[in-house]
Formats: sequence, C-alpha cells, structure tokens
Amino acid sequence: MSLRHAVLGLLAEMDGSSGYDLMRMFEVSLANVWGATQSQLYGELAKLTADGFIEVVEEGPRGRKAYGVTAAGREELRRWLTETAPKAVRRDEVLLRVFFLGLVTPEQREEYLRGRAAELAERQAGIEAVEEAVSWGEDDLSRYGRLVMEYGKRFMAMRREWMEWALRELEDPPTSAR
Amino acid sequence: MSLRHAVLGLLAEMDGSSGYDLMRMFEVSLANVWGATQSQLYGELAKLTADGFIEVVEEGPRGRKAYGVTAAGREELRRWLTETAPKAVRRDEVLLRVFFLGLVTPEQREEYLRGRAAELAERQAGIEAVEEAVSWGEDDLSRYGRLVMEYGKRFMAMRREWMEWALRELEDPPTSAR
DNA sequence: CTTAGACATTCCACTATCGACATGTCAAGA
DNA sequence: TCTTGACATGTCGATAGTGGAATGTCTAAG
Repeated sequence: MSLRHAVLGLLAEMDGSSGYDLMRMFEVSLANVWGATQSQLYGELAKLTADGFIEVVEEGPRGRKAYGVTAAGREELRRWLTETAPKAVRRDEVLLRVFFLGLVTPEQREEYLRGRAAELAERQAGIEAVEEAVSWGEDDLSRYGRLVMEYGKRFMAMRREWMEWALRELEDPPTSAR
Repeated sequence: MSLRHAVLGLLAEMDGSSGYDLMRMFEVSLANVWGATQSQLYGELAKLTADGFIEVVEEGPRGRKAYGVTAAGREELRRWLTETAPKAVRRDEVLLRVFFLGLVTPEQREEYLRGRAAELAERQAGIEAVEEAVSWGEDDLSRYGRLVMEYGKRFMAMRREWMEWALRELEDPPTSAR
C-alpha cells in the first residue's frame, strides 16, 4: 500500500496541495519512482480523509480542496519510513522478454535490444530536461529528490551499457560456441 | 498482461511442465524478473487453456497435469515478443522512501540506506548461489538467462555504488550547505 | 507400518491498478 | 462575447495481484 504513503509524504512536504497539485507532482517528480493515475489518486485522498490521516484545510475556487496531514497521518508516515521494510522490485517486462529471446530470429533479437536502447536514450533526455526545468531549492524535497534523480541517471546508464554488452554477446557468443 | 506471456514462454521452452514445475522456475530463474504466486499461476494456466493457447498433454501421478503450447499459443507469444512494446518499470518502493527521507532524523536516514545496502548484499549472494547451482547448458533458456543474470549483477552493483554515494552525499552536503 | 516432506492443484476474499468517462469552473485572449 | 485550455474532482467496470488456506498423493527413510 505505497500509493497511500506517497500521497501522505508529498502532502507532508507540500502542505495545502490539492489533488490536482499532487497529480502534477506524481507526473513530474515521482514519474519514475511511483506512478499514479487520477482515479487512484482521488480515491486515495478520499480514503486517507476517511481514515483521519489527512483533512481538507481549505476550499478554493473550482471546487479546489487543499489538504493537510493530521497528527495521525504524520505518525503513520513516520511508522512507514522507519518500521516497515520496502519490498524489492521483481517485475521488469523488458528483461522478461530477454529471457525468451531464443524464440525469435536473430534479426528480431537485435531489433528488440536496439529498440530498448533507443527508448532509454529518450528517457535519459527526458530526465535531463526535468533536471534543468526544476528549480532545485534547499528544501528537503529538492535535497532527496536530487538523490533519486542521480539514481535514475545511473540506472539508465547501467542499462545502456548492459544492452551494448548483450548485443556484443549475441553476435559473438562466449566460450563454448554452438 | 505479462504473467500470461511469462507462462507461455516458459512452457514453450520447457514443454510438458506442470504448474508445480513452472512455479519452481518462477522462483528460481524468474524471481527477479517476474514474480508469481501459486494462485496467480494456476489461475493463469486455467485461463490459457480456456483461451486455447496451451493444453494438457499428459496426466501424471498426484493429479499432475503436463501442459504444452498450442500453435495459437506460439503465435501469441511471437506476437507479444515482436509486436508489442514493453512498458517501463515505474515503481520502486526503496526509492520512493528516499524521496521522503527528509521527514526522519539523520540517524534514521543513515540506518535506512545501510539497511538497503545490506539487503542488496544478501541478494547479490543469492544470485551468485543460483549462478553456481544452475547447470548452464547450451539451450536458449541458458543463453538468454545468462544475459538476464548478468543484468541482475550489474543492477545490484549499481545500486550499491549509488547507496554509498548517497551516504557520502548526506554526511557532506554539496555546494550550498544548509 | 508410519510419517515427514516433496509434489500438486484449487478456491477465496481482498486490495491495487488501469483507462475511460463524466462533470464542471475559471481566466485570458480573439 | 465566445472559445480554448488549464484547473479540478469524481465514478465505473475490468483486470491484475496478494496471501492464505484447504485438500490430497506419492515416496523414501526410519
């Protein structure tokens, strides 16, 4: 149940945000870390309110509701951060397909890997665009957001290198040739 | 809907496997790539059978059912591999928490990162154990499984290095100190 | 003979996620 | 004034995923 904590965390750092504001943060800052759709987000806001972890602190124009985290919400967030263990990612569709690459032709294999590498290049460009666009302040979100961004860069660089290695490996098989 | 294709792919390479056999493959070979629980797996086998992508080719002791991929199944697999685009991962609980690390004490931040690094070391040991235990043959699954395994190693090494960097970054903040 | 443990399947209730749709407000410029 | 586009919230149905329990069979060791 991490969407809940993503919302709670965002709200804790950006008090008085609306669902719409949060949605934008999910799209920009959290895009590669924890995605969310509108329906999920508004649904979670309703549940969090019902559970007493957040509350509407102000109603603005266009039906805008600004939320704030309650004491219970802060406690829940602290509990999640310090007392629960994150579970490791164990799903990667790109890699899953690599596992089955033996089922297609050599040309298709190469096409697949080159295609993924191209996507990666695009995402890399995207992350650099965000990096330049975001005004990095001295607040906590900037501070730790920077760490996450650096991770994203390293991650993509690593994947790129691995793909190049895999392509070489495929055209020139190791030790015992077939 | 990738569980479906993971099952189909596994079955295409290991014809005549039972749900139980597949379950073990998910646990060992696919653990870091695409996880599945029993209930999911058996449910998917039933659906795949209903859709005509696989069929029971043999019934063994203990109610064992050995499955085989049908022509339609092979076609579906080929289609998936060559005509559909994989969607990028965009969920990482470990990183999500890093984003909110500003909400806890410096000691807890460090504890968190060190804890993740320890987990990583464990997983690294695990992957090496699997590497040694698995009999790497010359079949396709071994060939491409090796690529995936190499990815796993690089991934964990990268995360480790990043965590060490992040720890240094936290104790010695960059440019404009606070 | 007994029993532990691997083999093997199936069902269930719950929660999470996705994608599309519906509805409406407000500000600014043509 | 009209229209466009950003702002803003919400509902729905379908599918996917989790975790646990129930049930039973076969084999090998003691």
